[in-house]
Amino acid sequence: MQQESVIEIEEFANILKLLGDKTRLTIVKILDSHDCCVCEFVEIFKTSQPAISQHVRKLKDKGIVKESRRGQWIIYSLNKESEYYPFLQDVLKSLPDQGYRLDELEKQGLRISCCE
Amino acid sequence: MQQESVIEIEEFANILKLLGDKTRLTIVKILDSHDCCVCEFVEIFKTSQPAISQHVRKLKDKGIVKESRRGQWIIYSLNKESEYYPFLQDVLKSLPDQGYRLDELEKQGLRISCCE
DNA sequence: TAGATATATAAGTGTATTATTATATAAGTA
DNA sequence: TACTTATATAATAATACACTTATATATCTA
Repeated sequence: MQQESVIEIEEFANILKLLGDKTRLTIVKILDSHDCCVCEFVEIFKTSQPAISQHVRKLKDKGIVKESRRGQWIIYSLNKESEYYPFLQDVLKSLPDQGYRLDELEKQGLRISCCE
Repeated sequence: MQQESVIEIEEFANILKLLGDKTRLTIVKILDSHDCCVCEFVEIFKTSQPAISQHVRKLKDKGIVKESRRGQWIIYSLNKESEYYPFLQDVLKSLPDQGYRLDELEKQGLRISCCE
C-alpha cells in the first residue's frame, strides 16, 4: 500500500466490509480495467438490475466509484481520487483477472456500446 | 502488498468481510504489536467474554490468528504463516496505533500477566 | 408527444451477523 | 476434591444485509 496516511479504524472497517462482498469486489475488479454500465453487470452476475444499482450506490456513497452519464447510460469507473484508491490497488492486484467475464458477454453479443 | 499469488475472489471477499468489523479489526491491530488473551479484549472493548471469544474464533477459523495455551490463559497472536498475512500488513499499516488501549489497561491495573 | 430503454428508489422478505444469557470445559489453587 | 478463573459453546434475540417486486425518473427515438 503506497498510502501512508492513517485512517480511522472504524471508517476503515466499513470500507473492508463494503469490499467484503463477492459481487461488489468483482464489480470493482472489473472497473479496474474497464469502465462499465449497470446493464453489463446485470448480465454478468445474472441478477436483477436493482440489486446491481444498490451495490454500485454503496460503492459510490463511500467514494470508491464515480459515475458519469453518457446518454441513457451511466458509466461507472473507479474514483482514483479516493483516499482508499491506493489501498484498493493492493486488494485488486491479488485478485484473478475478470476480463473473461466481459469476453463472454462479447461472445453472446451482450456487450453494450457504452462500455467498449 | 508483497504477496503476488492470486486468491479466489470469493475467498478474498470473505477475508475482507471478516476484517470489516470494528472489533475484529482492532483486535488484529493490537495483536500486531502484542500477543494477548481474551480477558484483556473484554476489558478493552467493554463487551462480554463470549462476544470476544466468538470474534477470535472467526479469526482463527480463517487462519488469521493462532492460539497457544499458557496455563489458564489462551494467548492469541497473528499467524504469520497465513497466506493473508502480507495483505494483513497492508491493512494494518494504515491504521492508527492502538497501544494506548493497553496503556489504559495498565493504568487501571487490569493488565494480565500473561500478555506482558 | 408516446413508447422504449437504462437506471434509481422504495417497500418488503428471507437470511446472516452480532450480541446476550446460560452452560460447559479446562486449568489453577486452597 | 471443591472452588475459582479463563475460555468455549449453545441457544436465542435484535439488528443488518442483500435480494425481490413494484414504481419512479431520465434519456433517447419514432
